[in-house]
Amino acid sequence: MVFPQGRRLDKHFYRREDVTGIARHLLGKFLLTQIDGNISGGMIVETEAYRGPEDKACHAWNNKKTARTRPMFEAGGIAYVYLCYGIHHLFNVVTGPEDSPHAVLIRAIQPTENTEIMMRRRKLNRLSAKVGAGPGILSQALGITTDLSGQSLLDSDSPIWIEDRGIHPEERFLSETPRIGVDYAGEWAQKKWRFCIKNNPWISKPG
DNA sequence: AAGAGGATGAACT
DNA sequence: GTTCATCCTCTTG
Repeated sequence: MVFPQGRRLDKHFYRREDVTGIARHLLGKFLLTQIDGNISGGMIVETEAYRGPEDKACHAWNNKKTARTRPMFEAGGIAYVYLCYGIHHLFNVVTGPEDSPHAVLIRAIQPTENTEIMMRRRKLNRLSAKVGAGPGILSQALGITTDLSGQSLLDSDSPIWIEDRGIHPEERFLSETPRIGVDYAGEWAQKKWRFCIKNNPWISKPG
């Protein structure tokens, strides 16, 4: 399948307050990186919304501002990347206006662009869901590390960005389930803020 | 200065 | 289903 070159999402997309809406609308968009001249990436098929100070599962819960979480408090349209379990680099899109620390975790992509280089980064010799189904492994496939935390997704020379290529999945093809790995967050763990393209084989877990 | 815990993934059985 | 690799960040003292 060949997709036309898309339109890079602009600040108006990211800076709305409605982080769950943004998380939905990111499904079907294309996450791309350009590293050493090589563009690679794929279609976003799974996301999670994290809603600012009131959401106990969010790193910015209670307006906790530290060196790590600082990018979340900036205006939307930048990356928030952090290290999880000492191993995994997890990529989030910061959304909302300045001082409204919402973010969307990208949990899975369907690889489309330069799949060979992503397979190489993942040390795989066949194209499969092991390339991009999971927040840690998609970062590895795309070459995303914490060095990119705070990086703008908007600048025309940015090494990481998200494109609209004209794919807009209908509501009835989307599923809403609880977020993964946030059991500690009490009632907030039950919010159905994980969004997937239904029955998509490239997502990290059924749902 | 030290210790606990974490928005995971892989390799097992 | 289980275990565990691995290390940064934050809190406490």
